Amino acid sequence: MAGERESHDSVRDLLDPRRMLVFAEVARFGSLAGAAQALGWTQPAVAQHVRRLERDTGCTLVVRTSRGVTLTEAGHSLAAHAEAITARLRAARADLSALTDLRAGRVRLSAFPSACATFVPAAIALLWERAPGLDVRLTEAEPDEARRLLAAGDADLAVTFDYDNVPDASTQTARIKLFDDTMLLVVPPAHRLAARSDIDLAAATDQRWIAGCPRCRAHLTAAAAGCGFLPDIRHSTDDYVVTQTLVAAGLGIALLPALALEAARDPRVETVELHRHTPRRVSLTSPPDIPPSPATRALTSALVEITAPRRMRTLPG
Amino acid sequence: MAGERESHDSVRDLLDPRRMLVFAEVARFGSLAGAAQALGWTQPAVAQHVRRLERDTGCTLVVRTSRGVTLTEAGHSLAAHAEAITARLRAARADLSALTDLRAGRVRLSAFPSACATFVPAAIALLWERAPGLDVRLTEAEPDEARRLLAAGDADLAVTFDYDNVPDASTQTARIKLFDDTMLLVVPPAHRLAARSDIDLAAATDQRWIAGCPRCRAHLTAAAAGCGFLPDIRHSTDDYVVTQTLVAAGLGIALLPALALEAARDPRVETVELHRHTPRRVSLTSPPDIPPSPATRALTSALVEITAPRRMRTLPG
DNA sequence: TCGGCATCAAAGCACAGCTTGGGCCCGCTC
DNA sequence: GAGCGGGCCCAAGCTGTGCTTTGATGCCGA
Repeated sequence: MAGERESHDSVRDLLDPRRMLVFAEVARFGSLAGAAQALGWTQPAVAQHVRRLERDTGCTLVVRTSRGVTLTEAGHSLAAHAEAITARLRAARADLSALTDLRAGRVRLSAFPSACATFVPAAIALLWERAPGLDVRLTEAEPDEARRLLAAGDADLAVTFDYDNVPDASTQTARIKLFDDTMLLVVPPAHRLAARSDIDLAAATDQRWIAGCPRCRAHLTAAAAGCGFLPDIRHSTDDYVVTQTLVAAGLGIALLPALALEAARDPRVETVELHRHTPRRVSLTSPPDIPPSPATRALTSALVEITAPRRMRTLPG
Repeated sequence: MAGERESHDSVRDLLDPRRMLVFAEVARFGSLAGAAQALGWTQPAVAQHVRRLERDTGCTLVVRTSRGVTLTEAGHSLAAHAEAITARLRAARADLSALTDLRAGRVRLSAFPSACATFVPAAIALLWERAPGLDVRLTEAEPDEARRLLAAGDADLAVTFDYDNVPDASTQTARIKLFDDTMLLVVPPAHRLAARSDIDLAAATDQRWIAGCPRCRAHLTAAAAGCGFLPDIRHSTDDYVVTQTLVAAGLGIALLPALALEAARDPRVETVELHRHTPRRVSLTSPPDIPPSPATRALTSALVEITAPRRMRTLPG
């Protein structure tokens, strides 16, 4: 109630846009009665609007004639703007329905490297086939970075992974599990572990290790701890191609997810399945509390559908 | 009241533009409370508008966060249109004030030939000096044609003339008298009437005449009838240059208004003032019932001012 | 743990604005 | 020329939109 210093060009002293729409009808029909009929109103209702508009603008807008009304120069000027406003309103509604009908819209996806190299492109292609108007953008990012993007509003959806045995500092996010990604032991050919099947991590107590990203390294450490040893980590790399090269060179062994090996398999290494080793969980993560846009929902569906075979495959396992 | 088949894309199912304006404020401030303050309202009022807008569009437009609201993709789309609408409203008001401030606008003037050749250009120049933004358009037309233009809405103002002794078939028009235009007898040099001064038309009973436009011809006939004779009209022309050429050639004498002689004076003719001859009345004529636009009023003023000396001159006469 | 600032919800009240019912004026038609 | 239809206006009345008030909740920063 205090006399706030108000902006001298506030929205408050704009012309009432509804009267503009009414005036556009008057201009279109050339009579108050015609406009009234178009609006489903009576004639005095329209007359009141026009009168108010003339009062507000301080201009005579129409001249009453025996057969309807004719616009003055000011009236023509105003009618042109009014017509533009109705066009805008139509365009606004059209744009919104384009968004809901997936004829337009943008969705920014973030995914970790091996997902980007395997099922993500197929999901995007599927979505693109269904909704060619969508603007789908992919950013490669490890889970922690992806969560940061989501929180900052720089991504709408993220393909992430996590391990049951690694604590997760995620803020509250909505997550949909896609599938379990089996962890495989990667060893050089003719390695003593290569021949065996169904071993567990305890068999590798004496090995030198090549670790991955911090999260994967934490998983390795935790898993090894579960088997009662501290892994002897000699090298580190995020890159699953580099990891395999290092293994092939005999610098150590590694634990890699099946997805990474599917993305790029070095023929010079061999893989060993581990007995009852916890897989990594691949999930879709959305920002908390903000409802997904139609485009985001469509991308979510595409990703869920594309990964359906992987859920089948790992379910019995 | 019957269920008229209504247009399937009527103005009635457009989004309420006032809500759009409110939403534009919400988008600008990023919070309902901020928008409310800008509008001079309370926060729930704004919240209601946004809710209604979301209901009408069927889209979630904003996400309520702990620190205000953030717009969804649909919200951004809508806000852009809303911003365009506020811009239109501002532009509409600006255009109207440009019209009233004479920074814009159009005025179409019609004037008879000798007026076009004398004071009309000066009046237009005066107006142009005062209001460079105006679009002033001149059409040369005799009074009857001018009145037709006014009635058809093809002219806003007309410079016309009329004679007291000639009946006027004008529909109702608003008229401002500018000045009296003295009628002069035009004779060849060394004509017997040339030497005399202060004669009246009766002195020219025996002359051959060159008549002008129908209206001027009617005036001549009526004036002659007042003096008891029927003029012997041999030639007719609208053009006052032609008239003087014919007079100079000795084909007859003529009655020309002073304005015509001021516009173009053939040195081979002489003029004689007539005693108590009714002048022609030069006036401004406007369309009936339609209020003049600011530009028309300004042109009217300019014409009145420019012709002030002529009123002075003829007043005592 | 508390205060500030944002949100939402429900109820009440005022005024905008549409309707009704009158009247006038013009132009067309019979 | 008179009747009629269709445009306009005015004044009064009532409905419903829409703003305010009041009260409660939730999250962040101190």
